[in-house]
Amino acid sequence: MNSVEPVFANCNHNHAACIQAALERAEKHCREQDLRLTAIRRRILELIWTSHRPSKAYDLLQTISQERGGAAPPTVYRALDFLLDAGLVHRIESLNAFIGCAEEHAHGQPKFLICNECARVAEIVAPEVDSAIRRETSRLGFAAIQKTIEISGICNQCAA
Amino acid sequence: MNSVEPVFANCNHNHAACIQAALERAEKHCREQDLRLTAIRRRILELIWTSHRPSKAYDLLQTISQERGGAAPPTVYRALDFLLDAGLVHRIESLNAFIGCAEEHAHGQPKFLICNECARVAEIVAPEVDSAIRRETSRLGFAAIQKTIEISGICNQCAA
DNA sequence: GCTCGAATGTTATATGATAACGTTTCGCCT
DNA sequence: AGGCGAAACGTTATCATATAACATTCGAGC
Repeated sequence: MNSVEPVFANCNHNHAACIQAALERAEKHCREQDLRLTAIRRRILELIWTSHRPSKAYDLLQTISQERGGAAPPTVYRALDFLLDAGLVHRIESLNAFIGCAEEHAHGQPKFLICNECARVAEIVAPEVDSAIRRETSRLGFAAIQKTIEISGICNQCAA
Repeated sequence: MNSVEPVFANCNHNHAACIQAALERAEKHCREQDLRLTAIRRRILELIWTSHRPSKAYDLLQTISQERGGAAPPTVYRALDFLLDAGLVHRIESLNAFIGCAEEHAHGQPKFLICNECARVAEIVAPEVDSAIRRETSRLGFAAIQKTIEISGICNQCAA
């Protein structure tokens, strides 16, 4: 028995369902928030979700560009901006790349584990980390707005 | 009386001494570690320390380039790589910029507060945050190697 | 069907970083 | 001192990431 919580998706999980669920969450979110999940935006989100590895903007561009006869960078960046604003994807600063938001919203700001071996990224929830940071910033009189927390290393599956 | 620890340098601190101290720390460190703090490297470090705001590579390049008749990007990036490896500067991922290392070495991995108002960056030490992260990663079976922790917001001085 | 704003297309360019290869410098060894 | 080898630096070119600016199209609501 393995007691480790599976934050990194298991190799043989049903990834089609994973994508499907992400897209449905997105549809629902946009409907509720009155946001327009257009074809391009939906497609970019879907492409991002095709793996648990972060996607690079220009890789997305290449795919999109093939699909619709020559798209240019702004097409992709605008879709990414929308998805970021909507909280449907996150940007991994240390990789200049984008990953689908895996958590329900309003869970504090995202924290990521990045495996150097398999290149997968896991979004984690860690209230204790949040509260430790909150204590520290308030002690220093700093009003935090945005947190970038990215931890790279080796995931449990790659270590095994 | 102000009870807040001054992680953001006070407006009227003696910044010349600040730079001086940083350069002396660097000299000492390089002497001890048998690293070569060449003229370019030392100058880049000095430029980075001319403020507590992060420096962009191409801004450094412009200055260096004026000083020595046309330097090219690799000149600056090589110096930055050296300084990063030596632990004398840190890279702020969320800004694509570089800041002098303000702490003695071997203090765990750096964490930064970034003020959106005055653009200054403060390097902080927060053992509780480190240990909260350690608990969480070990719970998840993740072997952390590198941490990127950057918190942006409003510093105490700008809030006042 | 018209209109206004949002979304997208298009062209150009800014910004950030590295590859590849030649030349110089510097510590070290004899 | 002279020479060797590695490290540092110079130079040119190019790749990678991101945005500005303006034209065109689309789509919901009147």
